[in-house]
Amino acid sequence: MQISSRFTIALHIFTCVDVFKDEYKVTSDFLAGSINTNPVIIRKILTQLKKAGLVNIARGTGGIELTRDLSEITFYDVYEAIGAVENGDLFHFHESPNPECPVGKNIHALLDDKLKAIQNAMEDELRKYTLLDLRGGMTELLAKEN
Amino acid sequence: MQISSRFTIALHIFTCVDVFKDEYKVTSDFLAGSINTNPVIIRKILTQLKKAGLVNIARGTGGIELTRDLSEITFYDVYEAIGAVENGDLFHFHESPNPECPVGKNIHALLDDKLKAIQNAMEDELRKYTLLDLRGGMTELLAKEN
DNA sequence: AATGGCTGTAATTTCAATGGTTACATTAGA
DNA sequence: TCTAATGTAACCATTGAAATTACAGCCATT
Repeated sequence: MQISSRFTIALHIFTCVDVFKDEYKVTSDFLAGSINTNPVIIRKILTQLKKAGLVNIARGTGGIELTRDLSEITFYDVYEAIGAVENGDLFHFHESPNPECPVGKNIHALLDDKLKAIQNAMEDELRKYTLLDLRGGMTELLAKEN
Repeated sequence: MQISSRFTIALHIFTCVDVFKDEYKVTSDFLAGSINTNPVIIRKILTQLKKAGLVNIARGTGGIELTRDLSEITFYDVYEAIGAVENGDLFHFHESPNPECPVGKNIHALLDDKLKAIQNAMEDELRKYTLLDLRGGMTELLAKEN
């Protein structure tokens, strides 16, 4: 399985907002064009980002603005806003191991902390990257083109 | 999304084999009983573990044996054997960003290395745990029960 | 060499999640 | 009021996970 593309789409959205905000009106249609998907998909993701308090969205007139500085929004914030992982658990544990089996009874106690540690390693890395890194990286790439 | 329960099932299988190998004949039916699933699910997973070279399986008579020492099989080996992640990519990237958009054209170059780093952080942690840790942990838990 | 118990695997079903799409009500600025 | 947005419900197609049935193939034991 894979983490939903909603995550990379959200990062794409933030990058577009940053790059184009002075030049264009960045609407869900505009974003759908860059990302090559349906505007409704974009709106659903934006709704999630809004609920997580990462952006404000102007109804009627359109327009997206961040609620914090670029450096204050990490990949982890986006990952969480998007609900990238069900129930907050990266690993799907088999539902009902047999409690009458010595191993079945104890398998959760055996594995849970290890699985958490593995997930934490990933999420800690997610916290290392911010939207400011995206601006920096994109500015560099665009400069290289010319 | 979540990583398939085939991963935790595989770890459960290894633990059972280790705990019960002298006491019972550990067949796919036996394992299905402890894990509380269908024997065919177990066999499919065992087939994957065999293809990855982690176990040998005796046809006809039944029986599972590891090809290496417990300390030489890591969680990562199991994760990989199971094909826990499609194409080896943890993150599903949106398929076709618009190449005519400056952001769309460069979004992969911008994100790919960061996504890889995040996935690597998780996989490196996976490599830290071995089946020997499972034996140790389970022995401890079983001792506590008495 | 026949049998019984096990593995290997194909085929099918159910279920849930993703991603896409249409349609329309709601909003707010011009 | 008109226009261009967003918000959201409803629906569909596709995919993958997990479960299940069925049966062929294998092999130690008798």
